[in-house]
Amino acid sequence: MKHGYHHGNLRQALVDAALALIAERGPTGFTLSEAAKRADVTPAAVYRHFAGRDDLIAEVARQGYDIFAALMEFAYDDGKPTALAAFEATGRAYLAFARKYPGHYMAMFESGLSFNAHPDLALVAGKARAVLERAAEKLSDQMPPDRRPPATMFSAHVWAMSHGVVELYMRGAPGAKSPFTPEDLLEAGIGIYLRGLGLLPPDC
Amino acid sequence: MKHGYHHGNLRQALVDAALALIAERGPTGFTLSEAAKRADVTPAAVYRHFAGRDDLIAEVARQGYDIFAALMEFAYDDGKPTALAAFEATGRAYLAFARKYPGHYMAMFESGLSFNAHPDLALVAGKARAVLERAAEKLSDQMPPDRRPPATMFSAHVWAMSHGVVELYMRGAPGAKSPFTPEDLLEAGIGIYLRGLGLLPPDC
DNA sequence: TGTACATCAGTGAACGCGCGTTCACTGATGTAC
DNA sequence: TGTACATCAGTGAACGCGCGTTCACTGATGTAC
Repeated sequence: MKHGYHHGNLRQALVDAALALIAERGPTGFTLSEAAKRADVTPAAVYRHFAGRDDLIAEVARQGYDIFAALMEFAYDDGKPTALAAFEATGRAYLAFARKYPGHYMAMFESGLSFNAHPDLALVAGKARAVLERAAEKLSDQMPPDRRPPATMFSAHVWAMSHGVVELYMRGAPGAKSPFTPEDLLEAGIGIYLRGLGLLPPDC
Repeated sequence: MKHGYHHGNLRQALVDAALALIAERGPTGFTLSEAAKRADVTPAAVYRHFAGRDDLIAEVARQGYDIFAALMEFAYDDGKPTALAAFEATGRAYLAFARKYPGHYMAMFESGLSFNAHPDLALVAGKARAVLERAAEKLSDQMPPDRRPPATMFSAHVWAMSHGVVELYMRGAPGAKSPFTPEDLLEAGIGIYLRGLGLLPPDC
């Protein structure tokens, strides 16, 4: 296992260490030095693989967006079996991602790193967003064209509610304790919302 | 203006400096030393008024919850003119608060400070939450009792969507650019949601 | 297979910095007489 | 009104710490002959 002097795959080991640290302490509590320590390596060694602290966080976020986009794509499954069911599946997938990959999630949405400074990040993030908007678009086709809201808008609504549920109810968050699991909360919320769009029967 | 050796109201001046700093750099980018510098005072002077860094942030959050609760109370206006209109007003007030008091908002929801360590904070936060839940409860009375969701649940839905809109669309946030203002986005989202609950006519 | 050598991943010491916190102090303020 | 004194808000120097980053180096690895 020990490769001795050379590590073998230090780059990914550093990313993994960063992930664990970010999940534990948040993106700003993360330090390059401690990530290095966890990978059994001198802080200076990090600079063989990354331009610096920010670059390491950015790589974590980049990998996060990759996983996120893939997960969403998989959950959406090209709109099968129905546009509606597929849309709801992306909602569940969002929460599942936040739960399973907290380090990635925080690096992506809570690290405050600039998309201007990391154009590659903007690219892969856009790809992820595109999946959600495609799902919304397809669902939007089922509504009477005269009164349906723009697909980007209700994609934004669902994303906002999902993110809000993660931040307020999935973390041990301030003052927003709730007797419901985040999963139930989001599922019910999206259900009510879709009913409001006339995509679900008014009873059920 | 200059009181010379004695400051006059250093305690609040420190809170104000902290507010500005937190709004600029986030709660974790905030430092006690710089807050002191902005109040034209030695870092050591802070300890005459606060137990330390955390205590200062907690005070900022506490004042935030006070303002927040008052604003919500005012917007709700005891359910006038109608339970529905009052409920929608609290949604708008939420966003207005986040926009007008970004430092408070971040200290409250993004600083990650523990409610166990600051029981007084939990108290005042609970008071704020209670306003929203009361509004939801009153609205809930208008629904057929057999199929209405618990009031705490749809209060949570609206809170989650509001928070999500703030985090994703009101800050310069990652990958979630949108052609709509946060205000329009939230207003439309809550509207659709309430329609889903049968509280608004299906057209309009 | 064995030797010489280039590559380059990781070392270890050092740097300057700003942080939160402590401490003995000082001097402005306000009160008692 | 004037003087003596207690209070206590703020000073300034110092602390130990961990941070991100740099640098000359070393020694393991892999290739050429």
